[in-house]
Amino acid sequence: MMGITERKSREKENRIKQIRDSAATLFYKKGYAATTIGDIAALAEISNATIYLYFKSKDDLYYSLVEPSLDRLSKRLIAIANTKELDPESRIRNVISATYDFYEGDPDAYHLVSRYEASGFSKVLSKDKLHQLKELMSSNINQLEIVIADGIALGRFCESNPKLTAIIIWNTFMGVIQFQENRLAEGSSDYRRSTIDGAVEIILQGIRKG
Amino acid sequence: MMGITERKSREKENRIKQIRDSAATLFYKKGYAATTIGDIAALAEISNATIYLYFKSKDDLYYSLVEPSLDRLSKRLIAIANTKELDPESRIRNVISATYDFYEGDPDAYHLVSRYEASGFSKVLSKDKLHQLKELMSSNINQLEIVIADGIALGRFCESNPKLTAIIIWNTFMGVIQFQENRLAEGSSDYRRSTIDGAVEIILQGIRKG
Amino acid sequence: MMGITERKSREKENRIKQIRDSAATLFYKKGYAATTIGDIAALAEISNATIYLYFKSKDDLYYSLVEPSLDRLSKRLIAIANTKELDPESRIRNVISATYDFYEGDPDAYHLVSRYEASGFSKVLSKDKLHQLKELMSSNINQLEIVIADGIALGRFCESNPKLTAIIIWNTFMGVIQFQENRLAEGSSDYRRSTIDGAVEIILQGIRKG
Amino acid sequence: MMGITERKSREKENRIKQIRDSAATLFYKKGYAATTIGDIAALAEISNATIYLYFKSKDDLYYSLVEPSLDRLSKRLIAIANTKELDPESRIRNVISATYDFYEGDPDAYHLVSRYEASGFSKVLSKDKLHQLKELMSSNINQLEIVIADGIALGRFCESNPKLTAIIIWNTFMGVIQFQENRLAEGSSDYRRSTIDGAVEIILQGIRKG
DNA sequence: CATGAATGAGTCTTCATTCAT
DNA sequence: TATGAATGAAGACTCATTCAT
Repeated sequence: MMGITERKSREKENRIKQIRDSAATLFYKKGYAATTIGDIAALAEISNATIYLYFKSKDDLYYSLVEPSLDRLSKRLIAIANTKELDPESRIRNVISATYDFYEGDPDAYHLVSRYEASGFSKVLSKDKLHQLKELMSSNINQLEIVIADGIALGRFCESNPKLTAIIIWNTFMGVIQFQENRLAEGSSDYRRSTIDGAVEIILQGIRKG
Repeated sequence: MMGITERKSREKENRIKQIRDSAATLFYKKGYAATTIGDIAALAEISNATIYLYFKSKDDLYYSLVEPSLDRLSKRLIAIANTKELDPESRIRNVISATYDFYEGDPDAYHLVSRYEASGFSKVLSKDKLHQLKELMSSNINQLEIVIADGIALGRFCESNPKLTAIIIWNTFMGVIQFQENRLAEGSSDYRRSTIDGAVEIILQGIRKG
Repeated sequence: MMGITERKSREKENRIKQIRDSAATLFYKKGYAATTIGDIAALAEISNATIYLYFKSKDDLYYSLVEPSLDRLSKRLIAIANTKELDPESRIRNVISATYDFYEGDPDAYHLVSRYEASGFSKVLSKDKLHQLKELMSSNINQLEIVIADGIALGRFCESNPKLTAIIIWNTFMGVIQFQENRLAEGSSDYRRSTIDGAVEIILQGIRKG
Repeated sequence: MMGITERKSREKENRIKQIRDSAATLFYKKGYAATTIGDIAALAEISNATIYLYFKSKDDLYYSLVEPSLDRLSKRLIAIANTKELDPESRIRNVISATYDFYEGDPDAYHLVSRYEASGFSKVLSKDKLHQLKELMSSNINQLEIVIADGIALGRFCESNPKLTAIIIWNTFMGVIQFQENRLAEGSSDYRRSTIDGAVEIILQGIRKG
């Protein structure tokens, strides 16, 4: 009895996922403006109109992709930052690991997120949505900052501006991914994980006390 | 007497500069696809058609902005990297200084350049132009790499992958700028230069030997 | 029940026909370059964009008009030319009759076809399409040539270059139509068919043996 | 003293001729709509604006080409038609010869003229100019008609509609030129003159009495 | 629920024409 | 006289979005 409603519901979920996956792939590959609703519909193997059954607009679809991805990552990082029982260096490595896992598990989502600030779509989203995204985005860096501040308080890291160090680490991560992806695309082996790890060690070395 | 030709020529230069400035501003603020020729013309206070007097296409205009800026920066960095008589740390600081000067002197150009890898405009430029841009872009990181390798060879820096360190520094620069610009936009004081310097010191600390 | 799909299909066919008819009329009246997509859309009472639902480009629309018309006429003429059991004079008259019927049944298509060589649209169509059209076009004259050659072989027509005679007949046809249409437009009676017939008789007289 | 004015005047004439020649070439090769003022200016090696010193508009330039060419040909044909002392067949051959000479001497002018009716530029010229052109155009056929009527009156040609016969001859001429030009363009030898002559003979044979 | 079809509002680009020099 | 520069108006084509079925 309930089965039909259930199945319908499941199918609906699938349909939505299908759209989002296609959209994420394309937004990442071609950018917001260069991706058309038609492209997304084609990739999802549905009609243009169907997208509008589930999303109010192209805008809305975009936001619906970035927001939960960013949210998911944020929650993970918050959890890690709060494992106060671990030593700060390990927690930093864990933050990086989690971010890398997030990236590996859903590269499109990662790119959407990582790129968000860089893309000029502040013109494209409503003030509200934009603000919300900025909050989430900065939360990630904040978690790093918390761990570093802890490290300084514990005397493990040199005195320094923890926010600055957080920014350095965060941007290094994004930069390395970008760079190594480029090389990967040009046929090189996959050094993404190992380079990330190396970079973190250099920075830890730079802030470690003694 | 010769004045007329001269003035004409100067006016033409001005007109071109006017267009390029408007274009740079808008491409930076809204991205390539979201910027229309009409927007640019309006900002430059000329007609759409006039743009086509000086640039073959929107594409061409875009490229004409990115390429020489990047070229200029590249040349500066190459010069700095080759002042072998200076100690490596100073040379790294000089590279950063030069990049910062470039940024400060022409923020639009900088953003166009810095964003190049992040933007999806591999779909937008011809293979040729794209390749050329990639070359120039990677040259900048290469200069840093050279200095770092020198430092390692001289025993000043720890053994490490110089390319990796270069990437870290480069991305840190871009990240810090981005971050501090956001804060600036939200009303904070201007900590751009000082944060950059702080970040460089952390990294130098991280790679310095002994 | 099945009716819906059927009706939809019919409506779609109609829409396409609507567009083609409007296009044919305008291309004939004003020529390719002077006819705008907007003109066609207006005449068909649809939006510009709708045309692009059914045709890839203005080019494509033009070609889609000329090609099948020419093809249709070609096939008819080939059939007539091959009724070897008929005497050559009758076959020539039949070719002319068929061409006239074609003209009468779809004057726009005829004009598109007849004008093809004269119009400068070799600059407008792709090499491929242009070649195909030239083939079809020359096929028509070839059919006449075949019949004339038969007539010469059978001793009914004077020795002469059959291709030349074919050209004479073909161009006479087109010229007479053009001329009589002009007069018609100026209010004269309709002498198209009768003049055509008269002209053919003169030419037959000119090539007939004995 | 007068020399300067004279030279100026001569230069002006040259300039105008230069423009007209370029225009004629291009209008013929690419058609009215597809030929731009810029094309013409480039070929004439002057600036766009200069054209407007001598011609009110593109339209005007076009007309200024067609009209005098057609006029020139008309006058010649009128003269020939009135050499009543010659026998009709010779006069017909002379008309054809004169038309061929005209064609050979200035192919661009010929094409402009021959194509006039076929081109869709009734939409492009003013009623007045259009009417004038039509008059001139039909005058040419009228001259042929006069000769043919003379031939019939003299008992040399069969009873028939002289206008019809004139049309046949006229269109045959244009058709043969077109056809042989196509072949020429494809690398064949030049059979233009000989084919014309052959065609005329066939037609004369068709209308000759006895 | 799903979609084929339609379109209004743009986008880039071209061109005939004008005008200050 | 000649022209370099500028532009309004238009043209082909695209796309997010709606709606009847």
